[in-house]
Amino acid sequence: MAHSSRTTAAASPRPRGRQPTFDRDEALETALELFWRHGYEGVSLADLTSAMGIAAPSLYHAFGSKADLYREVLRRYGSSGGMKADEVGAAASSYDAARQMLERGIAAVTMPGKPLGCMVSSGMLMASPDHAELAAELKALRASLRHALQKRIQRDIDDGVLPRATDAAALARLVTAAMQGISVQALDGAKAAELLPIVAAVLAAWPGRDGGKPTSRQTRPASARTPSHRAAPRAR
Amino acid sequence: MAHSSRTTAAASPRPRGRQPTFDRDEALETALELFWRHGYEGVSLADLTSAMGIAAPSLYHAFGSKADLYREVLRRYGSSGGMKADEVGAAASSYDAARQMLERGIAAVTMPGKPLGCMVSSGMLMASPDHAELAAELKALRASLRHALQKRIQRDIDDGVLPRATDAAALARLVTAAMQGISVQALDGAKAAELLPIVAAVLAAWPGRDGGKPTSRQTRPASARTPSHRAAPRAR
DNA sequence: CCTATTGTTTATCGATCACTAAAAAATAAC
DNA sequence: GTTATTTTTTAGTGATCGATAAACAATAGG
Repeated sequence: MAHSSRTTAAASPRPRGRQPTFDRDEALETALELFWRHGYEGVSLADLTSAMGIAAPSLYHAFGSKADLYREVLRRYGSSGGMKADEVGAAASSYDAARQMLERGIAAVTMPGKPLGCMVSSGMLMASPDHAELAAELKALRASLRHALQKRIQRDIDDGVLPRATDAAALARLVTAAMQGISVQALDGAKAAELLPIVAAVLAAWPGRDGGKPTSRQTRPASARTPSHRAAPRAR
Repeated sequence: MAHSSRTTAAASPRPRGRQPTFDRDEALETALELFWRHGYEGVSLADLTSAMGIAAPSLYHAFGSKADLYREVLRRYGSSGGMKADEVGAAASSYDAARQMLERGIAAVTMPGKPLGCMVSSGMLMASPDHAELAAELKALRASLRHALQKRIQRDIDDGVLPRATDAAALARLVTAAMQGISVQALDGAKAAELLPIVAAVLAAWPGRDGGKPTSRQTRPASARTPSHRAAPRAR
């Protein structure tokens, strides 16, 4: 870690030496766009420096290494529309957490003008052993999101919102797997409107309506009661 | 295409020149293992030749190029447990096609002794522009599987097995997205038993029971009626 | 001014990338 | 044995990989 951190706010009095000629945030945004679109192994340092308009030593001085740059890009990407772990925990219900994760996820992986897919859901799934450490960090990121949802579900179970027999781990896997599949479909060109029915189908599997105790507090959109791919029931 | 093809069967009378010192099938199997585990960009030619125990010119003589080798590996991978497009079309029902795709898919992405995940579902999702052509071929492979399922669903709709209002495209997307998410989860270490509940949840979304006309011909396992993550209904 | 500090430019580094030309080795046909 | 054919071995190709040493430029503090 050789470069100085500028994380402290409150109007720095001005650095000592020469002024940087490039905007660090813009450079990060450029790196984000490249890594997002082509993956870690699909982007070379020459790609990065030429897109940023800087030379290699400047990049290394500012970011440390390609892997460190990717890590910083990942943190920046965290605030790109997708749901974060703490937001999952703060959701009004596990159902809402799942719905938001999927709906906001679809919006995030199909944003016009941005690369398709999700950096986390589809990032570094297969990689050279040389980058195993970075791949493990992404894997941990995916696991943390899944665990956050699982914990939120478990809380609903403990609170009696969901049936005691609910399998929190399985339910969390269902939702995160759906999100990951949605990312792949987006990468393959699916539009948001084509992906939304997936949300309805997944949410329709949510327990609590049949065997659960209370159901009053929950807010279920009509789309979850009657998934768009399913015909309206004639009788029940 | 400089190398001779040995595709014709029926006991070749013996080739003319020097005998190959390595088994072509074994070499392909080795390449499969490497590409499957690390992806196209994660495997170098040095990795391949050293694992195969041959020199680079032998590899190029036998397979043409790295990309061509990958293509041949992909064809070989096709018969690795996962469901193929023609099998989807030949299924007894679209429901069975979906169930088989997911169940056999889970088995395929969690095979002991084999690399985790699915080469097609999780392969080349992000890649360098240099490999865009190969990535497009994989994308087309994913699309063909999805279209095969969509066509099978549409046939059930036309035959009156599924309700007229069924959205075949959305339903096919649901299943293939689930499969792709399952592949990611497997790559992240999920066991088959942890993934099976996803199948039940997806199949539970299958139309035909409520609004569809006939339901007698369909075979629904108990797991689809009561997904394992959902509590058994007390009343209905 | 001088010194210290910071970021730049220039010119690489050795390693690895996918790939190949050329010669040698091994076999079959004759 | 000679020739033709095929595959191997040897020894590389130029390009690109991620990363850096060293010198230069630009700023602030004294």
